[in-house]
Amino acid sequence: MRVPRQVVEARRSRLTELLLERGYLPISELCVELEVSEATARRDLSALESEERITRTYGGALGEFNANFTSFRERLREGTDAKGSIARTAVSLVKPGMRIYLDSGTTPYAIAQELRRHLPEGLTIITNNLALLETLGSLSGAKTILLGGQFLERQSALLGEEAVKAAAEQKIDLAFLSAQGMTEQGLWNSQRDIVRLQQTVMKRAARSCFCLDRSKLGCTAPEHLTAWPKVSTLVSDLSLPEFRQAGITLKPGVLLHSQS
Amino acid sequence: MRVPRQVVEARRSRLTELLLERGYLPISELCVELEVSEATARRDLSALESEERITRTYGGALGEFNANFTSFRERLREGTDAKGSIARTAVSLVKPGMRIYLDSGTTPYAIAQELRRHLPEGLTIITNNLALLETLGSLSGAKTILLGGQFLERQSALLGEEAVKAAAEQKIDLAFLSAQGMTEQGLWNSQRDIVRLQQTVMKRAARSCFCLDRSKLGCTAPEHLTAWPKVSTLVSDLSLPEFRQAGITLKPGVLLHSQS
DNA sequence: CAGTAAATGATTGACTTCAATCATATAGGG
DNA sequence: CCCTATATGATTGAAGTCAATCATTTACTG
Repeated sequence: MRVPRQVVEARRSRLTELLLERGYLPISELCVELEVSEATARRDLSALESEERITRTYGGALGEFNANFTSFRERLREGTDAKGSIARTAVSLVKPGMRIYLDSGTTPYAIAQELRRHLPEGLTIITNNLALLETLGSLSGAKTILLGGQFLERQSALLGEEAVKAAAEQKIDLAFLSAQGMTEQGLWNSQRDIVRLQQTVMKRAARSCFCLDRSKLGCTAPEHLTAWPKVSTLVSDLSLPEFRQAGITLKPGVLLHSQS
Repeated sequence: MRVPRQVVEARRSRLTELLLERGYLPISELCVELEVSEATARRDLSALESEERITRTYGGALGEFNANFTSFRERLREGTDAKGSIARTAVSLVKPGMRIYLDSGTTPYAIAQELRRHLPEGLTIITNNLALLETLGSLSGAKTILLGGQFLERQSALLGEEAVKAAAEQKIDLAFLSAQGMTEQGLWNSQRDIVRLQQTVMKRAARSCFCLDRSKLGCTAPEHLTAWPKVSTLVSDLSLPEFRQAGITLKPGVLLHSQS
């Protein structure tokens, strides 16, 4: 029996809401909840899936918030090897009891995953990134602090004046930072807000460790983050000669070369 | 062919990691990823499920982060009706362009869901709660600010000194707050950190609106939040006579009674 | 080093899910 | 007010999933 269009739309909205609330629901429960037959539930799911408002699975469906968070995670899968070895090298710098900062980005995320495996005791982890918080927040034995600020969904991170202020009040032993590109002139990043936050973190941190894989060499970006003399530690899968070839001279002891 | 115990454990850890990364994976993909037969994949899933490290579904499995977030959401389902009507009444106070604060808790969460439906333009939403951020962060036309602080997984919220400081710097037009209990003496809450943050928000907010359903009447909690004279607005499904009967006298105009 | 317990892959039959098809009722357009 | 396009539920056969069982290999224990 045909039903008004608005009823259909309302039901489908309710369905997306339900999935947003519950994360996952099997079809059988959807039928009960929406009081429709299995056939209609399936039809709704197909429709919502083609609108990309939900994700179907065999036997049920997922709310789209999953996709939001996974979309960020998907990016990690590119160049996993280099990032993994960079992460392992980076984590070796972390000692028990430290207060460390983790930047937003895929390399810091790899570091976080590495930390999950080898967690020094009594760590305080400071970040502005929500995906990191999610991976690290549940760890027992570590305290996790999130900088406040305006939420930017695309980066899944917090930025802006509040974030800078919050960072300025933190004591940091070791900061892991990333960047979009590196050239002769130094390091570059895409957004002004990000750079401002990073510069604040660098000031507050006893040691700043930049983590950059080879894909960043020669890349530039709109905002200048820092010049090479100010970089005290750099972890990369690139070797010293490779840097020199690109016109970048690093002071001895700055580069930690990670074997991949 | 029997395999060392540590190999099994490693594979299962990898499986949980995978699910954490991808959110959901069907069994067929798990087999490929882990390079085991379907039977073994199923056995791993059973094991991990009984350890409550993942959630199985028909045809696949979900990473536990889903459960973390949903567990919070599950709580909303208790007393939905009262909370929904409270939320509707509360949202009617919100005008375009306002800077509003949303507390941590199930009632503010209901308000957030209501806001998703009827969103005044140009809103700035400030909160310390991650579940709220997740529901509201993706809204276009609203700016979302998260207070920083130490992450407490159980509440999925940020608290502590940093949060209080961050709150102290915010300009807030209207704050929606919740509490664990209300008695003759005023409002009560469970944790010192929460109360300190709420008190700071109250000081910064031009108007503080407490949202409490009837289940809170007569309940007490370890920490005293505020006395009645300081409560300027109260939204509840309880009526004025019901408050009077409990020994609570409200100044006229304070109570907004929400019909359920 | 021998015996046992544990892990694996293959197979099987019961059960579930899925897309397609069909009949029916009714909303919406002319 | 009539007609048509659309939404719905029921049915069905194909495909997929699941738990249990079994044989085999091999890690662990004494």
